[in-house]
Amino acid sequence: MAQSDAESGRIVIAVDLDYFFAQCEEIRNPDYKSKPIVVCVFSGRTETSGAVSTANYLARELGVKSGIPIVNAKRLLANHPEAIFLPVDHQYYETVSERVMDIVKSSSSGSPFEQASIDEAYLDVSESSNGDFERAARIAQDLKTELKIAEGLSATLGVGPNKLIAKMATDSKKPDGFGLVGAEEVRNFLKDLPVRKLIGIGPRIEDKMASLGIKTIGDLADFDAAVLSESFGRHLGPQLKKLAQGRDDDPVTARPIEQLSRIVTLKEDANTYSFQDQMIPLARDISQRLSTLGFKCRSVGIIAITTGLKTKARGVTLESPTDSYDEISSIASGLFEGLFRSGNQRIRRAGLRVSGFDKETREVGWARREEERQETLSSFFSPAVNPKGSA
DNA sequence: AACAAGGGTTTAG
DNA sequence: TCATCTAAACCCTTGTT
Repeated sequence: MAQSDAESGRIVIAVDLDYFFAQCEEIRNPDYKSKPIVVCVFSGRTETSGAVSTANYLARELGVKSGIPIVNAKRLLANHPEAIFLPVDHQYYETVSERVMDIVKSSSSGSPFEQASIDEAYLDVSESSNGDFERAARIAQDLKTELKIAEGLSATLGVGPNKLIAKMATDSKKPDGFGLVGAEEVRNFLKDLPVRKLIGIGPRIEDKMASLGIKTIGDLADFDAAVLSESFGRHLGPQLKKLAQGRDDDPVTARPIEQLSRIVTLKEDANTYSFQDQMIPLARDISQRLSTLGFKCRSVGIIAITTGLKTKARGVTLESPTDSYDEISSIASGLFEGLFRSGNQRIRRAGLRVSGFDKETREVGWARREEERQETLSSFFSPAVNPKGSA
């Protein structure tokens, strides 16, 4: 890249609501604040089947964390009869999130804003802070206070020269914290952290890194680029090294939605498409979301998780984009039939996915780009350019 | 050569 | 043993232009 973070001098604020779903439950019922709260996704197979979505810090201190089986969480809290297990109420969290995001947006009006998830957002305050980290810190602190006053929610805010560092600054100060890492401090901030703390490195990559002798982010920042490309791919290898150096030019900007999906755990494992009825609400929901967004999709796919928890996917690209429930349903049913015909599959979870969105308003532009692409290609292969052809 | 499409993996929250 | 749901980025392979 032509410009480094230091040269471009950005200042980014990361906003991360603390234990969001569980905190939403606490503000709805303040009695919960003194108890371990576990927000669960019940799959409906048995009384306790499913996983923990989020837990408050009282529960976390007792070992309950995101992703663990609900049964295990119950075991961990067996000696805590005051513990509360609640089903996720996505609707409610969404309404709280909308109000929060409005506050975040207006906290530095005019600044580029990006909602990164239901409970995370970024602000690029380079302009509004006049390039001054002190002023940025004040904007962030004021916002933190306002979220507390207006919504009763605690959040952790981070200030940094880019999204990566701002985000990692919050990670180091959770919950109810504030972190600031200036451009000159980035190297020291990162260098001794375990490589697993770098955003984008999960357990798999951590293992591979360990086998290369990479333990800290500093190790990764100095590691041989060619070996990294070889081990992690031509895109990911260089990307990870760059992130380890604290360099991130990803802009703070609204992201277009690229795909929509819904998946459910089946009432019983299936080896035929006998669960059609369970796909109806999913197709209805997806079709409805498409039309709400004004989107039509060019790709329709199915996702299946086998009893061995392997993912299987099948999909097709359509001649003309659709948002129709009937069309999505019938394509999905054909894909499921094909999946079961292709081999003996025992499926635990099944779902639908759509992608390849063309907003109607963008269809003309897309068609024109498509034409241009074809012209470019045909000229590439034309006799004048093709050495063999011109011979 | 560049890109699209299909299917799988990894990560995150 | 038990293992949710949504979405993005990336990987690899194969086919098309």
